[in-house]
Amino acid sequence: MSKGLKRLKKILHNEGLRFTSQREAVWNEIISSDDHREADEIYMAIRQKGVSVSRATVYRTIDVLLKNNFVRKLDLGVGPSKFEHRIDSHHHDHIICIKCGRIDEFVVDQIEDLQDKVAKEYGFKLVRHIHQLFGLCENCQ
Amino acid sequence: MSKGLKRLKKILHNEGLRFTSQREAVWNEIISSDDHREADEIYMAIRQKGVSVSRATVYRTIDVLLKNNFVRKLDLGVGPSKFEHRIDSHHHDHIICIKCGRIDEFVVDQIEDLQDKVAKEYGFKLVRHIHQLFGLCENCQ
DNA sequence: ACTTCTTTGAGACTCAATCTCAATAAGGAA
DNA sequence: TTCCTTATTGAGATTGAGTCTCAAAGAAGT
Repeated sequence: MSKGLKRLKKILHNEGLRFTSQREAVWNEIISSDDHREADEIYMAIRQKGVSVSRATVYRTIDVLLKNNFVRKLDLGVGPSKFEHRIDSHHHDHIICIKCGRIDEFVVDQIEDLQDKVAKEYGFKLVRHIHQLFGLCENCQ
Repeated sequence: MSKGLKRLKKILHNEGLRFTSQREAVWNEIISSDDHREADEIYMAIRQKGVSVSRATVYRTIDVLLKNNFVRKLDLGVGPSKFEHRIDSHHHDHIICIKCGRIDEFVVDQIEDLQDKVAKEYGFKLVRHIHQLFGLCENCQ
């Protein structure tokens, strides 16, 4: 059994959930690509491979993975949310081309530090953040 | 006629749009408060005052104001979008309490600069950005 | 194999937001 | 003021992402 699969079983076990072929399929599909994909794209990709899963199950499984920090949700404010796995991936934010949809990732430690400072200033205990830069990529200007 | 109303007429004229009592009512309602409110709250507030407007018109008018930068849209990723006017208001981002919904505003020039730097690095022409910090405010910890 | 309790799937449902289109009204022309 | 053209409005239908329902299927402990 692959290392990834063991991880999935561990998550499910920790949550008192059952290991099913559908959850396995969703998991496999999500970790098979580094793209930022919509739930429906993931759903279609699984079906393409001949595995039978319902949309509801795809959403439900993504929720489980989200809760356990194995998936990150990307809400671009327009259209459906996108998802990316977080296996072997450090924290990053996104810079998005509003014309072609290209999504790049960036990290600036200094910004992270400044965020913490802001939170402290306002008396907030920081849980998460969204930082998205929208613009035109070099090919779309 | 108030200064604000002149501004609205000017926007509408520039866009080749007509000045209507409904648009005036939406405008007045939006500039009457510094809160972050949903379209439906604005709609209800207008009706409360005895003015007859439809939801569709509220949304449509907000779109016009958005396009002309007199309103800012705030998408919190859950629930309906919120709106705030931008009269006499400089740029700011938001720090949101995930328990009570409190929304505070912050500005850090240094973060703005770093964003520009990131955009440049990736070859993007920056158009706008979303920067939202989510956490627990002092009252909710 | 039995039993219990979770999961699944098809389709109904939710809800914010947008669209439709006939009726209304703005605003320029004269 | 009245006319005329064209934009706007509103009620309700529609869209679309995401969630919910509940009977049938299936996981996993005994």
